[in-house]
Amino acid sequence: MAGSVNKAILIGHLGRDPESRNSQGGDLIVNLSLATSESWKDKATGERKERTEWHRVVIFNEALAKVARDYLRKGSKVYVEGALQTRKWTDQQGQERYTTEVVLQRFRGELTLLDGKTGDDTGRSAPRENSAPGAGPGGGASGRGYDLDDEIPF
Amino acid sequence: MAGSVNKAILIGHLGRDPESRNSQGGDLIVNLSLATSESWKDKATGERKERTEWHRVVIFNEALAKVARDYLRKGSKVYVEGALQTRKWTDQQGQERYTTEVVLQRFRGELTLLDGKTGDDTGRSAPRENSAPGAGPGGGASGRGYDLDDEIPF
Amino acid sequence: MAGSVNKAILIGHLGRDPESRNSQGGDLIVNLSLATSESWKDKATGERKERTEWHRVVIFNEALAKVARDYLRKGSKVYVEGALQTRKWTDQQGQERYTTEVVLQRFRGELTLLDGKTGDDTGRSAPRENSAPGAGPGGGASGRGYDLDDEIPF
Amino acid sequence: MAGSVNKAILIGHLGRDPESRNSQGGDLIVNLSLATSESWKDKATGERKERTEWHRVVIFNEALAKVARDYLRKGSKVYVEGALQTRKWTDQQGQERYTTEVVLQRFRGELTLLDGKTGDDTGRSAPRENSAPGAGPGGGASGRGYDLDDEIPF
DNA sequence: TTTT
DNA sequence: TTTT
Repeated sequence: MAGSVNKAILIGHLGRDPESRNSQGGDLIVNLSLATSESWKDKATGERKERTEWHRVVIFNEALAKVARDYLRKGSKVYVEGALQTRKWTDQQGQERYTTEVVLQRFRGELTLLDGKTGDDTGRSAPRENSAPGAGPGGGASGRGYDLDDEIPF
Repeated sequence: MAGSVNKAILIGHLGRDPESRNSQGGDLIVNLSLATSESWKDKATGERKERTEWHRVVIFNEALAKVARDYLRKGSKVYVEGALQTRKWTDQQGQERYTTEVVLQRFRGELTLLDGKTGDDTGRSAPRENSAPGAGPGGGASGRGYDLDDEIPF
Repeated sequence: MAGSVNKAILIGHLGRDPESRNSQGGDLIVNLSLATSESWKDKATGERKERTEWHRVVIFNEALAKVARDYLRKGSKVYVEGALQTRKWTDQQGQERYTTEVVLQRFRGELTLLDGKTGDDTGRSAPRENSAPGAGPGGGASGRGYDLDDEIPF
Repeated sequence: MAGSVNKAILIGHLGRDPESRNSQGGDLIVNLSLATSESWKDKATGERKERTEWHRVVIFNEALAKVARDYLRKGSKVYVEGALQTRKWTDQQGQERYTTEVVLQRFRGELTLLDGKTGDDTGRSAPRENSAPGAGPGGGASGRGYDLDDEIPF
């Protein structure tokens, strides 16, 4: 038995372009840096205040990783649903460190684009089309190796 | 503008009794250590595997902090809803560290007890009744300083 | 004890302008008609299909009702969080009917505007400024009777 | 593009045993009747009040439908996550009616048992073991046609 | 450190 | 590092 639920639901903007890499097994993994912010008026001073929270999002879900890589960029507004996971690592001083991430595992999680600001736009970020390693002149839609109609959930 | 959402939804068990303290302003703050777990069968080896994730929960919401202090204990099963917040601190070596917590701010968040295992039970943990600092022999319900009917959401 | 959770989370677009009314006690109540849609490719025919779901949202939460009345209009994209509630009513034939709504009760629920398409825009819908019943020529911001800085969460 | 989210999250108790049937295509479909309740103290009268809300849950997700059929019964406490869907039907007077349900589609939704009150217990409800239509003396675990270790997520 |  |  587990009877557990572990779910994070975020809506925010990407602070930079998605970062893609491949696992040792060759699977695509995409990292997002996502900002959420809340603002309020300080009761004491009357000042308007804002707090921005930064979230690390890691996408192992294959279909959603492709969407993120190809259609998101710096500034994109997204809905993300995943699980909280705290990862232990060792820093350069040999000290144990912990990092908490929102993880979209295989066949799990959700990712939905909430604005039209995608990697296909002419924008301040490089287009996502050629961002896949090894995508040469013969690239493009058919070079992706998958059918857009199947893969894009938005 | 914000247009942001920052929400964590957890169902799990407390790994130890809630820890209560007071802010400099005298407000009650309660910390929970909450475990969620998922299990699956390894495709390759056929082994049953389990991964437990530990979450730090911090309750600033006054009514919910009292509920947590008085009615939860080690082993309690709870539903928790809060916001993700990453806090920076400095360790003893003077190094910057980060800790991510699920925070229930004033008037925000939710906490619901999902089993009957509360601090009022005769259990392996000390009853919650006397856990408030300074609660002497004359303590008990009326010593709480609040009306149970008003405060307990479950 | 209850140990219950009843929560609906929706992101979609308004099918028409918000509808405002007042309760017998004078409280503002706002109704939204919200569409969510999902699309997929039919495995058999290869056709692209889409299903739109319409949700009735009822806002009793005072601050959020004002936001909805003043800042949303037909086409606005919103995040809504409320509770499911099924209401019984009697139709003109004297038959019992049931309607399920997503309800934001007093001090409960969430509403976040996800695009810039508000009632202040020059758009196809009438501006929200003067939509409050009885708002005359002397209306406007100060006529609202509340401080925008306090009330608007986005 | 859709950019939609349609999600209901419920924790409550079953009002009766799950009801199983098969689609024309032979797929298992399970219906649950789920109660959530909230209680509060009436400010005016001081009375304690409670409101129970009943939800119709329909499970098309194959693995979760089997879990529901075999492990849930009247009184079981469950976490359910699905999408809101309103279905039109015609009553015996030929009148159009609408019913809103929480639907767990194929490969979608979540279902988690939150207590130990399952169909395997000796309880007031008939055990789920033999509830599948046509399950004869040769039934039981192996007769289920699936591996418990694979199917049961809790 | 929980739970099954 | 985002967004308003």
